[in-house]
Amino acid sequence: MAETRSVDTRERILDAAEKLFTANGFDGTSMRQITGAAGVNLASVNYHFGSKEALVQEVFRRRLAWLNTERLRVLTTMEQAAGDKPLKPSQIVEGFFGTLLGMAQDEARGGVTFLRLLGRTLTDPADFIRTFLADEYQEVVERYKAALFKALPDVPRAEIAWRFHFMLGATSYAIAGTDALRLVTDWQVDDEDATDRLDRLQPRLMSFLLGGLRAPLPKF
Amino acid sequence: MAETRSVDTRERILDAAEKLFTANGFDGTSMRQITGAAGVNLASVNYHFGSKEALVQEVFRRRLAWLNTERLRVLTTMEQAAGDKPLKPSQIVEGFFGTLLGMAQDEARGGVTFLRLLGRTLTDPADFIRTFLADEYQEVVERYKAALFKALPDVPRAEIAWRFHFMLGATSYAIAGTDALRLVTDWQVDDEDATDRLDRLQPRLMSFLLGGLRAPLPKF
DNA sequence: AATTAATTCATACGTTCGTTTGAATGATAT
DNA sequence: ATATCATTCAAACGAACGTATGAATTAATT
Repeated sequence: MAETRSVDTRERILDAAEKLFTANGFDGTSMRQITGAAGVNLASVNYHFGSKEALVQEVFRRRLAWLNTERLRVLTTMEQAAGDKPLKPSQIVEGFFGTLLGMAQDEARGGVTFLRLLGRTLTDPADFIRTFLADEYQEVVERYKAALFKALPDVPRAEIAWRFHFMLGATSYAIAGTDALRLVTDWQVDDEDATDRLDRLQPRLMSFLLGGLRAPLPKF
Repeated sequence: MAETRSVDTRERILDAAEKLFTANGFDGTSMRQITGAAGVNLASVNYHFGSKEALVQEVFRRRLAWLNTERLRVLTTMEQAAGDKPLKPSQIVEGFFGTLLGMAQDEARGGVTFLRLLGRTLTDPADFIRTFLADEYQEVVERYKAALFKALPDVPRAEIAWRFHFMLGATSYAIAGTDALRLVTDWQVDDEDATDRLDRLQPRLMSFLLGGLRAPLPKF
């Protein structure tokens, strides 16, 4: 086997595809752009991945495998430390969304590029992407939701589920739109540089999420 | 002028395009699908709108014109009623996001279909869409942001801007993903039917948004 | 009724898309 | 060194795309 060659090609393709998908979307990125940017032959994608659709899935699988494992590890560790006691909501939120935001600083795990891609893709219209992502997320979301149910026994479960949903939205959007819809934040934060902005995003978002999670229940 | 014919054709195209864009995205929707669903000739789109890109913009302009006017009207009315006093944050949030969510019930203004399209499109990668949307939103966002600054004079402006951003995200996502990433809510809310769910979304979301907006400030 | 203008129509153009093919090249193993 | 296998490569495929064209049709104007 000619291992070094093919592994290189695979990863070069995945890296190039990740960047281009983030910048131009799936439909907006052609195989020729990807292979061109990766410096490999056009036919390589179909040889290594089978199809463009399969490439898209592999771009996500590569990153989500780690993210999901890490999220489960963090939750399990916290639950073991807590024994029978329920976790604090802030712990759970921090475990789920903090792990995600941590990837932004980790260039080897995709960094901001992948986060932006993920945030945007959660609302992608293409069926095969949504079902794929739902499958990948399912176990982790269930575990964290269960933890929240236990942590907030007096709050109706439907309410918690919805607020989880809202938290996901605020987070995805905060990441995906960091320089997308800058209009909201543009003139107020230009005293901070780009890296500073990202460092400060996490505590800011966490405060917001926790405030929303613990808000008074709506009166119907 | 053959007015009735062309007006019909224009609106049939816009309606069909709105639905198809929502279901399949912009790149995922072809001119032939649009004209086919609208029951008009393929060349009609280029005749009436000039290009596919221009059609996309018109799909939004048609709805956003009303939404923006209404948002400004609501804000102005509230400010006049308040005189010199600052508005309550809940009023401002209700004015901005309540107006939006109200469109869901208004089929003549696009209903849920347009809301879903709008929510998803705020993070669309295509440049011409983002700049177009930013232009359309600019004035309204500025006015509401200013109202929030006045309502929360002790909160740093950067913080308010960010939380506005987060609120936009939670809302967009709540709308766009209502049946997209159902995995979060699926098993907890199936006791409610579809219309019921949408009626209840608004108070639920408002509680969440206000909780987030008024959350304790993060400690850096 | 005749003329003009606006709209609709069938059809075709050139481009780009994802994918396939079969030969060339490289590395591994006997 | 030779045979075997995996990988790369240049080239081409048919399909689908957005757009343009010029004739046919319909409505409005005189």
